[in-house]
Amino acid sequence: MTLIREALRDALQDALDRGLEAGELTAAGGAPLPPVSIERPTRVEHGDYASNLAMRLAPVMRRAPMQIAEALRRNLVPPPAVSGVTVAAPGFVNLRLDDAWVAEQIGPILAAGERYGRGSDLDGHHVNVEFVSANPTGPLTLGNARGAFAGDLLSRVLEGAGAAVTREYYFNDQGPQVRNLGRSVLAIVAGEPVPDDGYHGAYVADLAADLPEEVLQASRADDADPAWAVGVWASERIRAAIEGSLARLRVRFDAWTTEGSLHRDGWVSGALERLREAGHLYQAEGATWFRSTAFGDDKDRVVIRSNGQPTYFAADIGYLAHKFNRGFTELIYLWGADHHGTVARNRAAAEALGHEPASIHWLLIAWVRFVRDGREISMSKRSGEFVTLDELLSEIGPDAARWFFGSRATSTGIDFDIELAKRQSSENPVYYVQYAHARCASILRNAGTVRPDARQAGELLRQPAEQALARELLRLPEVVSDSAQRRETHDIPRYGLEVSALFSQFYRDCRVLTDDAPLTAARLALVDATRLVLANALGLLGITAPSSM
RNA sequence: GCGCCGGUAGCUCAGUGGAUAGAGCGUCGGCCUCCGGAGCCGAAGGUCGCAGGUUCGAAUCCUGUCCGGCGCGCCA
Repeated sequence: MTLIREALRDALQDALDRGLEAGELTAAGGAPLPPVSIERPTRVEHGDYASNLAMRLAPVMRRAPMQIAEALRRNLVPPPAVSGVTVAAPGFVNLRLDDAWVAEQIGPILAAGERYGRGSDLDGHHVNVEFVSANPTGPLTLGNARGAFAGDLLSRVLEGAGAAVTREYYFNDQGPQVRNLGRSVLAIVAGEPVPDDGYHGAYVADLAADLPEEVLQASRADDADPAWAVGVWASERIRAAIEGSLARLRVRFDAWTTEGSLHRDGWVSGALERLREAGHLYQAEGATWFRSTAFGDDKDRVVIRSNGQPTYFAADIGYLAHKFNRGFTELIYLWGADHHGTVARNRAAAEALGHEPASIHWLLIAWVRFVRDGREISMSKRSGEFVTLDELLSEIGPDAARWFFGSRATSTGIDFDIELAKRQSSENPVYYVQYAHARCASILRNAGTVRPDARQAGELLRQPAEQALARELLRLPEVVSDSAQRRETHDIPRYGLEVSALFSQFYRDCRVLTDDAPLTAARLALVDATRLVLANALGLLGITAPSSM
């Protein structure tokens, strides 16, 4: 199924071309023409789609928008799906879909099945989406929740638009954090207090209790670095626990990459060598610097410290090379908003390495302020006061949590009151959508041997509620396409609510199971298509679509 | 000081230069003899932080300003 919206756009473009060719429309001085845009009117009486093309053309053509709109309408050859083309002040061209055509789309929707809503905008794209990437020095906290959901939802939507997606988790296994973790565990083993700058959560004591004797021995045998072996063991244990927590969120990763591997496998040194050969590195004050200011950064950045050790940023550069070498056509990073200051240097490095800037996106996930009873909760792992993701899930469940985070744009800071979320979890709008799905399933069950049949839908489904619902079902592919393009997924919950509301109205106004066999079969087809659209929309959010609840 | 992100209904948030700015939750008032009442119908509720500007048209773009968050390391 091609998107009707695109067909209408093409038809309007043709109308414009035809008007120009006939001399009915002329651009003053050959000025460039604006692109044809199609939008959805806010009011139903304005039709199903509208274009502001005439108003955009008015300054270029130096004519009244209404005259241009009339000329467009005269030259428009509307597709069969369109039943009405009207012009409205101050110059809109409004398009109305044909009722029979709308209802006739139920058949193709059902035929597409699980594929309905999926698009081809990103066919052939291989996207790497890196998210969470929390260091394994403690359990995932509420602070990690938003990024985890946002990355997974974005991945699902990109896949819905045709892309192949690799979900990637990057973590640091090199730095002092691992050693610090080891020291904290060792302190508890020795019955001593954990150092002030160590890790204080209850999980550290659990690790100490589980520490195998051989790890402890190996650690004691290493006089130079006694905390290292314990730290490595502990961080691996935590990493496995993180994977388990993510699985409970229904977030799975395809690749886990460590900073250490980037160094060991030569990606960091190789990328730096490429920058050096291209003349982007220089020595100063004993260190090696990358001239990132040549690519728009505020200041140049050190890549090799004066002590010979590469910086964290150097690993970022190696990682860029590593990812592109793996054949990805696009990289997406989901970073906490507190990392926005590092975007410019990474973009500079990508450009210096010769990569197309448009092939990389950094999405900054805005802060979540977690509140309990009006008091903000600290999310610092070292304080030990944080709430873990597992605790959140045990209170409100993955469906409600996914809905909450999936309903908000990633750039918007949000307040999350845990007590409020628990109280509201039973009234979470996600259940409204799931309920509508379950009701559809129930009706289909009650139909017994009567099967959905969309073949006469065009003639039989002409009630306002039937038409409104069927029209909304047609929008799913547009919602998926727009979400993928914007790299924001919060339109999907909104769409799910709208479909559910229209279904409830249909359910109120139109009895499905009646003695009228053809009408029953046609309405069952509409119910089945609604169930399918809700299931597919919920699937894009990673939320279950129950047949009963 | 400079930079980034926010400020829209009581609360939490949508709103891609277009037509009378929306949703969920909350509040108030109605609706259960019928396919699932986790529902339906209605109502109240807005100086879109503020001030200028661009535009036929601004919540949206530009400038300034106020408030909140974050960032400005040879840390990660």
